[in-house]
Amino acid sequence: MATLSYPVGVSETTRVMRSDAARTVRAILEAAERVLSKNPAASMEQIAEAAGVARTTVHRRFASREALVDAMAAWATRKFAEAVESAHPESTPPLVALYQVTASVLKVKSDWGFAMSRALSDDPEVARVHADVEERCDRLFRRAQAAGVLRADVDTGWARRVYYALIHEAAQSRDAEPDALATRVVDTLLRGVGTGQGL
Amino acid sequence: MATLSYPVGVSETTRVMRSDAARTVRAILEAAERVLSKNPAASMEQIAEAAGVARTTVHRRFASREALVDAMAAWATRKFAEAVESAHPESTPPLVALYQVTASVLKVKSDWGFAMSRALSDDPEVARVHADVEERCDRLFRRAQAAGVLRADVDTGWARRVYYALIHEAAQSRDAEPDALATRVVDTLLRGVGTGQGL
DNA sequence: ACAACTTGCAACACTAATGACGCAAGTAAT
DNA sequence: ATTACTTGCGTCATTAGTGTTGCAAGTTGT
Repeated sequence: MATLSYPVGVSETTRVMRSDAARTVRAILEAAERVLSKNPAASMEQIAEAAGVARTTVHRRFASREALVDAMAAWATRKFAEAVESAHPESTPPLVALYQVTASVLKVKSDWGFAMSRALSDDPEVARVHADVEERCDRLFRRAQAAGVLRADVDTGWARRVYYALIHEAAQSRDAEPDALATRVVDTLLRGVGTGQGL
Repeated sequence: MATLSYPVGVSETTRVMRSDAARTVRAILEAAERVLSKNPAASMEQIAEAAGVARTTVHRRFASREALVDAMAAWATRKFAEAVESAHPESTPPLVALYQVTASVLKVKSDWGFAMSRALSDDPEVARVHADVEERCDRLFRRAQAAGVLRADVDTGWARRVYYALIHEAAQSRDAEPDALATRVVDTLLRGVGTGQGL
């Protein structure tokens, strides 16, 4: 049984957390992202070491490995939603929104790639936010279709999956600057890599 | 130490393998693909159960978990190379070759998705074959550029990564028929999902 | 029929990882 | 300064997974 002496996780309580404890939680989350993105099977020991804390401290803050990964997913999901939100995808022309969203999401994705891949969390709140973003994406694509930017004969679901895949691919390039990547993603999404000859 | 009473793996010996043993090896490889593609951290026990054999039998045939995964990678890599080969990508017009290769690879990928994702094997033979296929892909793309099918201003490396990503994405759709998927992949790769308006 | 081979089963040893606990030392907030 | 909180360290228990071995029973090929 998990009987801990004080609260566990990030937002599981309304209690105020002492600043040093909050720093530790943050350090663990960031270290976990760094370590797990390189090796998803890494041990708690390795994560603790990367965070510069003792393994027991990790267990004090997160009741189990699963709880830690869930907290990462929740954290990254919030960042993700914020990124989409900050791009105002509903109130700008579709093409502009596409660039903005792409650039914002790429930033988050390069920092929280592992956590974001764990989107299928059992936390209903996380699932809700992801469904919400997906819905937003579909709305944006439908607006783009209406504006004649997106072809009307392509399935919106397929378009979204291609979009996600391109973002994922672009996020692997850790070197290039974000704006160039966003441009490349949107360009490839809309025009592909062909000339249009011979079709 | 691994001191087994008889040969381990698939092609690690020239000795003739009894037919029932060969069947078992095949069953294990296929079961491992099925199980590991759903859960990469699945235990040998689960793999054995899915293969309908005892766990000890798996260990008799594959000295370690690593050896099993390596054998899967080798097996899938052979299938992969055969698929590319059968499409004759060098001797047909680039556009035709693109369709043929896509369709062939999609078939293999839907059956050996996990094993193929383990492309980065330490087996030099596997690495060689993958590098070979990559080289073939680049050659095909350069021929396509020369033929005016592919834009000259896109990086060949990026085009290949997009191509791989689209194939990966299409392979997730287990329902649709392979030819339709191949068409969709090539279409999206060359034309994207945009109309070309507003760029 | 016979020899060689293969499998399942039961048992075993070993390892790595997880999680819990108490205590001493240190830090934050009042 | 005092109180409450937090951390590191050492330690322990438990579990799950891995890999090995011997043997009886069954199968394959000749």
